[in-house]
Amino acid sequence: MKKPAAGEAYLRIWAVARRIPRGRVATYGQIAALAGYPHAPRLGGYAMYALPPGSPIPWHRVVAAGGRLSLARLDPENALTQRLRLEAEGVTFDPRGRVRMERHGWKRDRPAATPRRSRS
DNA sequence: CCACTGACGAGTG
DNA sequence: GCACTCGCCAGTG
Repeated sequence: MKKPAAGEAYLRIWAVARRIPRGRVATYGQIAALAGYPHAPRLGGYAMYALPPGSPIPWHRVVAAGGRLSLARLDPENALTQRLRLEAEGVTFDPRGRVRMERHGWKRDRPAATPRRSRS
């Protein structure tokens, strides 16, 4: 088999997203990092955007940092589906509509403040 | 090959 | 808390 020219990065990220336990959520940066791209959180979102219809990937378990549903910005209707699915799995939300990562975070290890380059 | 894009993340103002 | 900027990197035209 030829190696899939397009989406090698996607496949890795999708594979990770698929491993998210039911009832828990992971962030885009999280799945990207687990897929081998610790410094490419955008790939997480990009990969989700490129998800083919009917894929077995539980994309609804992937949220933005802080448990926010960034999808709402693009497809509010689809975002509602995401929320309903999560609630159906027992995920709770804050009054503001954010997932309680303290309770449902897949791996809540927070790599203490990304050591970013000084911009000063 | 070059330019632009983007379901992000974190910092600064 | 909101708006803007930079970084990071694969995919697409």
